[in-house]
Amino acid sequence: MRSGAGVRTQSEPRPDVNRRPREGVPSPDRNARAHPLDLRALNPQQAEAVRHGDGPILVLAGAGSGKTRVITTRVAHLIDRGVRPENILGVTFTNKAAAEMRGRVAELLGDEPARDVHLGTFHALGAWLLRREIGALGFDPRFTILDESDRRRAIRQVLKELNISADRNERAVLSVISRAKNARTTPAELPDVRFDPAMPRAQRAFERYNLALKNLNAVDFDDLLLLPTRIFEAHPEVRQKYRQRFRYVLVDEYQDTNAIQLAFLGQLVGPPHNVMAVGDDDQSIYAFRGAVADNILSFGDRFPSAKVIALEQNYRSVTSILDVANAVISRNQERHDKRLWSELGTGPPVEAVELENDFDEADWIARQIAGESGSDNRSLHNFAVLYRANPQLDLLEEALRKRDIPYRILGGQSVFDRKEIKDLLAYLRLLTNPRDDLALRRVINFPTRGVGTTSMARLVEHARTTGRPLFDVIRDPAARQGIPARTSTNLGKFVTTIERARTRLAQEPAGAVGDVIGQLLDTIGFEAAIRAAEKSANVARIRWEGVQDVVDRIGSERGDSAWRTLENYIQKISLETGPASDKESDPRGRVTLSTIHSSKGLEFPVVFLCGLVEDLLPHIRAKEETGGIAEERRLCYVGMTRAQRRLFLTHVRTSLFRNERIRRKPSRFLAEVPPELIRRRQDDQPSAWEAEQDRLNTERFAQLRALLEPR
DNA sequence: AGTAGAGGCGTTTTT
DNA sequence: CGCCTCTACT
Repeated sequence: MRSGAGVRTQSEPRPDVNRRPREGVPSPDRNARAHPLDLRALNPQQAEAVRHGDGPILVLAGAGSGKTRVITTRVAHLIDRGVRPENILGVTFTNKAAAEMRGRVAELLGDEPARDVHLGTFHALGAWLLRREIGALGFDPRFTILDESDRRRAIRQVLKELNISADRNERAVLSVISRAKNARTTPAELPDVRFDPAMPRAQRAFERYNLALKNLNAVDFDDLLLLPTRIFEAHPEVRQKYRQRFRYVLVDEYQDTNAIQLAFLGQLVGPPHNVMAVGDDDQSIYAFRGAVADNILSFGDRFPSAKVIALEQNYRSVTSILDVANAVISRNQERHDKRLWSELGTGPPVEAVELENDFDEADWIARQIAGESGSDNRSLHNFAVLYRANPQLDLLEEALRKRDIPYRILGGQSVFDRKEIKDLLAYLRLLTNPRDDLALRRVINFPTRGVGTTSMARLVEHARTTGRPLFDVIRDPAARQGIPARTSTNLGKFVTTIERARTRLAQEPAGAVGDVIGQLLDTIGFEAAIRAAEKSANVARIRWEGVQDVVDRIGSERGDSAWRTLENYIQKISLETGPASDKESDPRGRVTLSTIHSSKGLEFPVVFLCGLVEDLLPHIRAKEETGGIAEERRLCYVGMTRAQRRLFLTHVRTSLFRNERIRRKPSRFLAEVPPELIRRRQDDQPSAWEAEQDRLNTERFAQLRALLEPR
């Protein structure tokens, strides 16, 4: 036993699980097929989970306890035992996790079986199902998946038609709709309107919104889960088809499932309930999205015959880190009591560092990284800086840039949020879904075709009264009556161009998809339009290159025809929030910057968890919600348990919030750690630059104050 | 029709 | 501060 073992307090004796197999364990027969699976590399609990036969099984897997390994090895094991890869469904929480899982199954069994296992997020699975079955609900399988900005545009239109002012209501209504869909509530069933004066309007808006989406032949993110469930409920024969297809279902991050996902899963998994759920109630950090950590605790109620296995040995972190993380999470009341332990040794103590302000904090972190990584960048992938909320990112980026430290950012905004890329995607959506009015409205005047607000209003009105898609309307010369002749001609050309591209897509082989799109962009003058909109030729060039990058990437997408290739690509990227390009997401030689949420499932030798102050972690908004603090505590726990060897917790005395300098108190989570587990220190010597920044900010603030309070 | 500037708003986390 | 929308002007 290692020295670290003494620190942990535990109730039961730990099996010595990680040692070499005993003498006498038979080695695989050399004459038999080379056995790809070495279950001896697993600890007994892991191996038991992997070997589990038919029927439900729940794996309570603490942070770093090898849960991905259990899932991937089990997939391999099932295939090894003769289950066909396409009969296995693995559901993950992020696309990244799905990709990683596929890679690891491939390592175990080779590329071919790994490719045929159905792996993806709940949303991706829903989208896949809907492409095949949405006809049952009267949609066209070429439907579009709306992003957030499309949803907003759609709801704005709806509110306008209902004569409800859009400002202020827009967000609220969208959130009501989303929550309702996630709770499987129909508009008619919305909670009693008497208790909320906004409800009747929300109810009507909800109805109209759904109708609008159907007319657009579009679904939103929530529909990707809701609609398949509806189809399954209404059509048992369809459900049966998929139950037979997915004989074995494995669900990762089960603690993050919400009501609709659970219902979806319940439909998908029939007797004998070959479902494995893996998760950790302590890592449930998506309650704001409706996740119910209790789902993991009630797995046994749902499937009474379920076997339950707990994985508590951590293979990731040194004991000093686990002790701190355990100290924090153990304050939560409603949880499965468990305690992670590891054999990786005590490790250096966790450090809590207090800085004067957030500028200093960012710079201190940058300085530490610069100091520890030495002169070359090779080891930078060992470092991660985690934060609670995205605005914290700005200062961190600035500090790293100043020291020429390369970094990558996880989650957050992606290239797909750039205007010119969105324009491109709108064209692509219009190609595959002629009824996508939102896409059409986005590109109808980019490049400019002389369509202004009046023409647009006329066309939209015509579309609304005749119930036809906007594209149909502008294609029809009669419907273009009253539109200026020049504009009408332009629209005619536009229609011809789009239709020609559609025809080519339908005829050409997959490899030609890039050509078709390239030619379309050529014909409409996309590049020239970017140049015209951009003052700097240099910036215009960069934007155009970004567009070309996307076109190139479509070219390398798989598909059996140009049309299908394009469809596949659009679907893929509308399900991805992920980072920009492969280039930017490559961790090699870069520090990782990430929200705590996005860092889940990852590990780094050195982690800086920053902004550990009250009102940020725990976040002020979370304090108002019931269970908010417990969730923030889990978030803190998730952040801490990303660290393998070293963990730094930083907090500040003041920080700039909306241009106002406010006092900060250390997070309560810091106080929850027994002092002997943490080395606390201050670093009160800001560099000249920091002092200058601080002075400037104080000055700016003083000026602002002076303006606001003339006295 | 298209643009510039004022004003108003908001900032938790994400598939 | 920075993003977005609406309004008034060219």
